[in-house]
Amino acid sequence: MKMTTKGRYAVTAILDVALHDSNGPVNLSDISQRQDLPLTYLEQLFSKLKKNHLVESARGPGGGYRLAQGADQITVAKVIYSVDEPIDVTRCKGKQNCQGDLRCLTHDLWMELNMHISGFLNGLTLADLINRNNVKQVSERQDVIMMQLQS
Amino acid sequence: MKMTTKGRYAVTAILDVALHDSNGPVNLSDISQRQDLPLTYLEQLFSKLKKNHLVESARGPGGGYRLAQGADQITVAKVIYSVDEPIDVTRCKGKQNCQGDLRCLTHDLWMELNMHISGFLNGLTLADLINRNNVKQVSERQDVIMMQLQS
DNA sequence: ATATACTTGACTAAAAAACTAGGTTATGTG
DNA sequence: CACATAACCTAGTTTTTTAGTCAAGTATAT
Repeated sequence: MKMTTKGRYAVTAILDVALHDSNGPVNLSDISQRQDLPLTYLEQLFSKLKKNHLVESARGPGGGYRLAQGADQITVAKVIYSVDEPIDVTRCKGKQNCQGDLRCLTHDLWMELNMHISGFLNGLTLADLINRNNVKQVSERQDVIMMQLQS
Repeated sequence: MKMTTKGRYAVTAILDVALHDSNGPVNLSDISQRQDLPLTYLEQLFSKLKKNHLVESARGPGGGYRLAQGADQITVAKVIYSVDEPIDVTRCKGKQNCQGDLRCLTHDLWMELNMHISGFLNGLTLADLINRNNVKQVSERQDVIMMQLQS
């Protein structure tokens, strides 16, 4: 399956935007510091997130990114799909040509697993995550550390 | 996530054993032909399946592998776990040290996804698969082709 | 003007996955 | 007993993917 650091980073980063964009656009350096992710890598990821209309950007001083849709409209699945190849556990990418030009013995099993995972990730939005206690706690911790670094 | 060809091959191959071991041990060359998987790679996989007591082996002519437990006792999860590292979608392997020595913002999300996938795969046995129509159909097709090749 | 910050695309090092090679050992059969 | 068969074992090698860097831009607020 396609479930890599890239997708994880993207979800973490866009969640960071969702948590902070009430004070205007969030810039990548801040995200990089807060979430401990490489800045240049984030640039790549946000380029894709923007192409997929999940974030919008503002250039220049005070610029950065904000959500292009409501946090309750952006699902975790969309974010992962934006930066990674579609999540897929089959050998044939769903084309049913896993054995010669026919379905292999376990084709349907992997398809089912795909659906299962997608179902879970489709049902989960950034708004859901923001409301979770564990996310709130970690986010507050990170904000405190940022304040200390800047003073 | 750790969901690779290796795990897929292993499930396909052991399912092949489950489907055919009523006529005595199933040898790897046959599996290799029927499922179109590299023989030497299968050897590696079955070595692990045996270590994990999912199959037992018989050497010499007429030898091969058969299930070491009932098909209703062997879950897809067990098979995958046997040949691959544990399925895990977190950055920290569940150790909560994804950011410095603390939990990252999305730690709990990935843990939850882990549970979800494991739950699905734990609830599915080889016996379940054998009873599926799509598996029966593909298996019959494969058997016919094997007969043709041998004649 | 100038500093800030986004944009783009090519490039690379490192790790993991997939697969191969070449043997050794056990065992049923004639 | 010889010999064919098939499991077993240990190292490789090759390929692919991933994660991340670098460099050279462009746009914009102040």
